[in-house]
Amino acid sequence: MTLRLYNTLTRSKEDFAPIDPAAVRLYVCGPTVYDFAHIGNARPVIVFDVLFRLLRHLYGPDHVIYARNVTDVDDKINARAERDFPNLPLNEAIAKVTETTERQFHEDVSALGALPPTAEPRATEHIESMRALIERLLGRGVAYVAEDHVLFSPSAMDALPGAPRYGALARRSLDEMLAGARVDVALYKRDPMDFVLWKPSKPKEPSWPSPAGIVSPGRPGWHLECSAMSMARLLEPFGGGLSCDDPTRNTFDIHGGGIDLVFPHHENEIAQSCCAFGSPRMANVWMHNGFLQVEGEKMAKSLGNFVTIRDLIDTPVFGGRKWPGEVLRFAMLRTHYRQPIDWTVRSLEEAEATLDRWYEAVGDAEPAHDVSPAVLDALSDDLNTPVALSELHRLAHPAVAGVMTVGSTEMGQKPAPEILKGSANLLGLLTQTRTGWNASALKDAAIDTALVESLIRERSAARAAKNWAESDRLRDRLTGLGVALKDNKDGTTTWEPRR
RNA sequence: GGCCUCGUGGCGGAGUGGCUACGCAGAGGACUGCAAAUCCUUGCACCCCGGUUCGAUUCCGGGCGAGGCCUCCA
Repeated sequence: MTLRLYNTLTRSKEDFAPIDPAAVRLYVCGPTVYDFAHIGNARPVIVFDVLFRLLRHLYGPDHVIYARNVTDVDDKINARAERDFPNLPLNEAIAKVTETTERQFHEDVSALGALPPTAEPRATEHIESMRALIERLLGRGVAYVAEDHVLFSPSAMDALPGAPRYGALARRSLDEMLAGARVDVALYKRDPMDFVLWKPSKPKEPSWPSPAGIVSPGRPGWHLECSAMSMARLLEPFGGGLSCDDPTRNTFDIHGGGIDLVFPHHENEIAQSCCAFGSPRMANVWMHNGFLQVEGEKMAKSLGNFVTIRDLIDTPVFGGRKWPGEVLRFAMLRTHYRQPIDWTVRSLEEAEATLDRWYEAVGDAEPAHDVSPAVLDALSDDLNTPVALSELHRLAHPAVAGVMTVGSTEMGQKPAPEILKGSANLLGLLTQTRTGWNASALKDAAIDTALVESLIRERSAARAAKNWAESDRLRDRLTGLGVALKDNKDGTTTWEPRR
């Protein structure tokens, strides 16, 4: 079975062939840690977590390297630190902001069921690499120093033999970009399209020794951080990097992020990395997730529909209630990752109802190692999660609940609940037991178990006496407590929290 | 203004040059003291106009509509 992925570079689905199947390398742009992550930020986290899980399944869990950076050097962080901690020295205030926000981010994405990446480089840990990259770019004549800034020159890049054309990813020419430019151009730029690799810091701001040619200390530009961190984590450990002249060692497999990052961020990453290494490609495959809207509108603080992951999980602000992280993940995967998604209460309700049914079907089964071939096929077709979910629906159906054949006959037969669970696990779903899933609903609803069970006993007695009025009254009372009853065929009554 | 995506049944959402997506909701039935849950059955679609084709929702062109980027926003 071949994995096919849509490559933004070629605007088409391609067969994926890793550079080294024993070390498949994936880089995804992570958060800038200055505030709670919003639900739009959760989309790439979940989408590329599914890709990570799929790659681990296909190539082996020890053969996939997934780096997701933490941007902890950024003007927005500085502004936040000054605002929130005006009485602290700026460096301490910044540390507070970045450490707190990073911890919150990890809590949030963990609640979404995302596996930890194999590497989470912080920008502050890789300043040396950034400075080294800048000096290489200066040496190649594609960057220049102006008023204590270092700027990258796309037009110089286009004159550099072997480098890709600037704009190839975004499919835009320099002329088109100039025609569309609406920004004021800083005076120190030679050309409007030039972008910052390094800039001077004001006295109290975080700063590091600048590249050769600049006396005052400074800090890196955002685009450069990703080039440096991908180099440090995905190239250097595998024989690539600045000391390596072999362009083929300076390409990794997959680079992901939100579609809004295509230009300028990813275009600039490519420019920096390819010019520094003399390689034709920074990454072989570029993957971009689509945008998210909330109830049909663009999410914006000004529209009052800005919703963070933390809001959804911990406070009753969206639809008037809290939502389990797994419901958020399910709702996210109902739409193909490249399509725009509309984030609605109704979608979350449907996701939760489906999970209820599926947990009912899997019970407390252990996941099988084998997964449904149809699920694997769907995911292997450019992460077609909607089709994978439809196959999970089929597996959850009682008609297939007995035993089923997995793939070829030699793989044998497995109980469907185990296959359902194992297959759903590939999407990061059904990762708890039914007991655990129901317990979380119980906790949210604060149900008094002892009271519920005593009421059920009373009702059973009333039913035995054919006192239907009393029986129905008790059922209504239990419903009011958030309990759903089931009168089973064998005469017993069981209950579950009513979500 | 430039560049780029997208437009499927009541809703969500895949996919395809001719053949059932799937889920939710709706309708009918089974089960039930009545329900709930569950199961069975079932109606409903491919923005508009041209073109290519034996045949287009699927390909091409135009129109209309929605969204994204061009502002270190996933």
